[in-house]
Amino acid sequence: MPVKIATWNVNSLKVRLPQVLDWLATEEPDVLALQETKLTDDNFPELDIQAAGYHAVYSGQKTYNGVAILSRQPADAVLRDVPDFDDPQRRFLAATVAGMRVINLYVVNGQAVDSDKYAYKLAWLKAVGEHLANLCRSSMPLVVLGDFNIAPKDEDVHDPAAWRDRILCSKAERSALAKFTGLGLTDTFRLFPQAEKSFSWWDYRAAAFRRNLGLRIDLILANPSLAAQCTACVIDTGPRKLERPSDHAPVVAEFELWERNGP
DNA sequence: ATGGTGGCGCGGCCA
Repeated sequence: MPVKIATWNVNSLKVRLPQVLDWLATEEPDVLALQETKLTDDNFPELDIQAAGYHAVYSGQKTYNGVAILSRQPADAVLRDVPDFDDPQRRFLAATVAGMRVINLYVVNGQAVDSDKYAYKLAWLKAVGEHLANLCRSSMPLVVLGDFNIAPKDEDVHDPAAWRDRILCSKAERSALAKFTGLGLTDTFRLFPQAEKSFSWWDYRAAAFRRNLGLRIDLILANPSLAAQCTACVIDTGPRKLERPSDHAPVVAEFELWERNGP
């Protein structure tokens, strides 16, 4: 039976809640990882999410950041902090859903390569990578998804020359992401033929979406046991076309899960 | 054009 796992940076769940509820009703994902909810936990719209038929776990803060995992099946073993990394910013949320470990990341943006925020980004990625290295010792199905704020390769950038060595594209950021994939975590989008200039984020400014001046920075990574069962990964640009959209589009991966004994 | 737009929250930060 197919399983749909999705990620969406909503840039304020308060503003985007109607779009999220519509999207859940239409797409019926089994898991939806949200980033930039920008809500404290006491303001999380739990009742609306429950009414839509989803469980929710979340780790929020005011104004910035905030992550959540919505799921058809209940989530347990919830982890809200990057292990061994002191971080007041709510960017990490892990939970187990129906036997699958789900790691939802809102990776630090980094602002500029010479900034303190960039150093924080690299330190954050290193700490997350160490946690993933531990998880990858297990054969349990593992999906690592979210807003990575890194375009993996030049093919994920509308104008690679203009973006070279800038944040989201710098060598150190791509190297940090390569450490994730080096653990055996596969970028599921690239398991399949895709249109050229496929992006998941477009700046609000300069009519970037209309001109398709974007980057692919929202990713769904899967460990070997799960990647072997991946049947599709697509970017849904539909919500980006709506009135008052997020600057990110949802990304959806499908898996044809077979029984533990094999296909 | 070193800008542009959007969210939060009401001045300025962040993306």
